[in-house]
Amino acid sequence: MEENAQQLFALTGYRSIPVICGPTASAKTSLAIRVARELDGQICCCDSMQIYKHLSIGTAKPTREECALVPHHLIDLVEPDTSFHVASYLDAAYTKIEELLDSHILPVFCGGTGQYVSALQKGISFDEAPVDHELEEKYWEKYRKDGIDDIFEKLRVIDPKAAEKIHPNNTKRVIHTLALCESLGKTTEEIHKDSNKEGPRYPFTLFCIDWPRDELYQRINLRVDQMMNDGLLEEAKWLYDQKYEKNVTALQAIGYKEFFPYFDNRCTLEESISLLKQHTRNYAKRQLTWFRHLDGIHWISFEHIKDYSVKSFL
RNA sequence: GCCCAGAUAGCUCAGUCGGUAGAGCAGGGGACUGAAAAUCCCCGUGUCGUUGGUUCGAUUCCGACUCUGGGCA
Repeated sequence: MEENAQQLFALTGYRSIPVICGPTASAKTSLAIRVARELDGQICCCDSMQIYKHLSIGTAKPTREECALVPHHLIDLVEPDTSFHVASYLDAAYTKIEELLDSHILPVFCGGTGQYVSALQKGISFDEAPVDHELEEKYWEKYRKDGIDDIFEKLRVIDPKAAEKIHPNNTKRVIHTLALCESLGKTTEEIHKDSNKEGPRYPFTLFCIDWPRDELYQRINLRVDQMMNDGLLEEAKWLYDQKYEKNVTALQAIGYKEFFPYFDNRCTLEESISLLKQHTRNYAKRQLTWFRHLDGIHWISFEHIKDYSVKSFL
């Protein structure tokens, strides 16, 4: 970290890398563009869905015009049916940071995926060994057949502390944690200890845009209408027509899955749209829970998006 | 005008064989180390439409009224 921090300062003149967070529809992109231009930086997206190619309108990717103002990176990395996760994101992010620094350019991170931001900030290093997916699948099969009790009991034996923290109803996490512990041969505590050994790779300074809740919700509703005008339905239809396997992560993206029942003639378009608005509002609330608990985050009131000085904190 | 069915939490509704009520959704809070835009946890007092009657006691039974559906004229 120390070495990287010095290198960052030597190459860009800044002591830390800004990360602009905020719930969906909080005007992150326009703030990031302003900041990047002021700092001669380029934008690195920190978003679990914008990394997929073809999903553009629904994931609110920067437009062509916005990309012309400032280059954006870490978007359109993979096809929608490619598996991608935090570990892959960190690899891509570190590679991009080095590349930009080599050109004396400050990376300006911008995005709404709390897990990715947190992993960057903490500098979690994931084990090289991949998770044993067959093992995980084996547990899913068992779960479908016999329920969660035996699986949870097994987790309790192997990793009692993890079992205490994870609610048995959280099937996904119970199974994943068990499979992870078994395939790495460690407990969660040991995994965490090892993954935190190195500490943050670079110093990051976090910012989060803050709106009154009802105003944010109004913005979300309006933005969904705007996305419909921009052709979201066609984009969703394209994804639907790919007939990807059900467990493909991109199919979980808000702005797409809500239209699948409509394409199946199981609901009206209006129902899909209001469901989409609803899900987006629910999501924004969950995002805020993440950001509220990130270490040392600076809050930017919606009234100061245009004049807030990110630079003075770097 | 007549008949029928409703009227209970912001919404959709359940329920109380008479002892002042509960689900889903919404909303709020929280967790989060390889699917994270995912997944999961916690939070429910509301003149039970109004008004009379019966009753120790009515949101629950009976009557009237108001409103909303549907039907008949």
